[in-house]
Amino acid sequence: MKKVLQNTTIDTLSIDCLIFGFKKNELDILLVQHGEGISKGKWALPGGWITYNESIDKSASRILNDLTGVSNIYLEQLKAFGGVNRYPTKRVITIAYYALVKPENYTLHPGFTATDAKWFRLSEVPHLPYDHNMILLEGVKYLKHKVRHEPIGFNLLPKKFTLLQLQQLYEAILDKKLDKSNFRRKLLKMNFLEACKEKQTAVSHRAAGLFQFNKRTYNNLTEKGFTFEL
Amino acid sequence: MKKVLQNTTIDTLSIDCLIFGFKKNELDILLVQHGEGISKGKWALPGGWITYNESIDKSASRILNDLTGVSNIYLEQLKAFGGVNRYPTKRVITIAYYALVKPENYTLHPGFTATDAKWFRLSEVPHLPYDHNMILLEGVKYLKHKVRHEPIGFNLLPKKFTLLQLQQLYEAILDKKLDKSNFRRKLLKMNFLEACKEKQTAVSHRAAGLFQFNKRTYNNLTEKGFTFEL
DNA sequence: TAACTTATGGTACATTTGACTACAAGTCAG
DNA sequence: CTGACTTGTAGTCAAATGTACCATAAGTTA
Repeated sequence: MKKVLQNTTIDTLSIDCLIFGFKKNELDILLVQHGEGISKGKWALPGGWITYNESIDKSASRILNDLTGVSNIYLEQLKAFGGVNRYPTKRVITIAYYALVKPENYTLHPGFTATDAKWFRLSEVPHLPYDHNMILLEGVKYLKHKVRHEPIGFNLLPKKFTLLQLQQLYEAILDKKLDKSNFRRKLLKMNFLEACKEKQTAVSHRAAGLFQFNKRTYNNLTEKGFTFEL
Repeated sequence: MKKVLQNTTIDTLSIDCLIFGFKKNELDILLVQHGEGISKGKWALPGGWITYNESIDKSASRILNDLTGVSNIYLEQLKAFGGVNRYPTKRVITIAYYALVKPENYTLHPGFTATDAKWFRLSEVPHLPYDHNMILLEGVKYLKHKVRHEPIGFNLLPKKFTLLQLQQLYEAILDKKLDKSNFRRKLLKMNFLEACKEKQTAVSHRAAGLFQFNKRTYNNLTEKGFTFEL
């Protein structure tokens, strides 16, 4: 792991990452244990300082990777938290980022100032330092809203997936049964799924066609006022 | 925190405000003319520096009030913009806030570093400095998204309003014509509008029935998985 | 080969949408 | 008073979409 220590940090501005994992119909959150600083030993959201020569988006990716080893995920900005006393020793404004991933796809490598990194069930999250519990609550609230309006769950599946896998994912998130045939028709008509030429292998029944999510097509659609509803 | 820092600005962190106004069935945006600094003479979003002793929400209100005289409005945070080169002379991250108001309710008093403050039609917004045009676009996009998923905008109308008034509001925000009859049917079926027994007065044509928004009904519906679409 | 599993395509009906029409209710000019 | 004019309100109808099924395809396993 490469660290960019030569870059100066902006010491009033930090990033905190909300990495949600979806596993066994439960939402998990990725926390790290601080190895130094004022909250040494405590579990907290992976976070760190923005540097002068990085966009805030890039800072978020770097910080997450340095602390947990998780890389190559699509982080989106949630919002900034800027209460005067949210940080104990000085004034710090933090920008929260979030992502929803499949925990199995990542092996955690705690690093930099983190001595450990672990998935916590939302119901078992301990008391977190600063305003991290509040940030987490905001993130959960936003996620539940968002999952109903955008195809946010595609990164929980392998790059190439069958329509049934996709359907089961939505059934789990929305907590209701969907009709296979109608689900298929509806999703395909939206035009942001493209059929790979391949088929499923190693299954003991007829192999299903594999599809992948085309983000470019999806973005085109959203610009034209398309809305995603299931 | 040191006393000397109390009113000092955090010079890497600014606020920019997107104040949308709904007037004559058009969406306007509030801009100020810079009286000093590197973009003197140019029109831009009302913006300024965060200080050490204020929450970012409070900073936003103060800045808006200082520059335009507009106070007591509910500002919501949009998001932070943190590209490395968004500001020409140094690294500045800005947090954008927005609000949707009735311009008639406010008299503009340009002040502080602003020599003028004026409402611009969205279609007549000039080229703005920094990344302000992009911020504005993001704001409009968010507003359009939001208005389709939540019944916002009711605060722009009198407590009791006609369906045509409501329709014109939506036409302005979505920037498209809607069919009167269909709009009526659709909104009424959603069951969160309740008819007052009263009718419009002082109009030189047939008086329309007055309605009001019932937030309690609306909340009940959302809990049962209801979605708001136009 | 028969039995079984999942994939995929279709059908029939109900509901919703969108464009348009008709008529109601009130104002205003003459 | 009358007829032109404005906006409100209700309805029609065809097209699009959603929903609950059914039928057949394609492969596996015993």
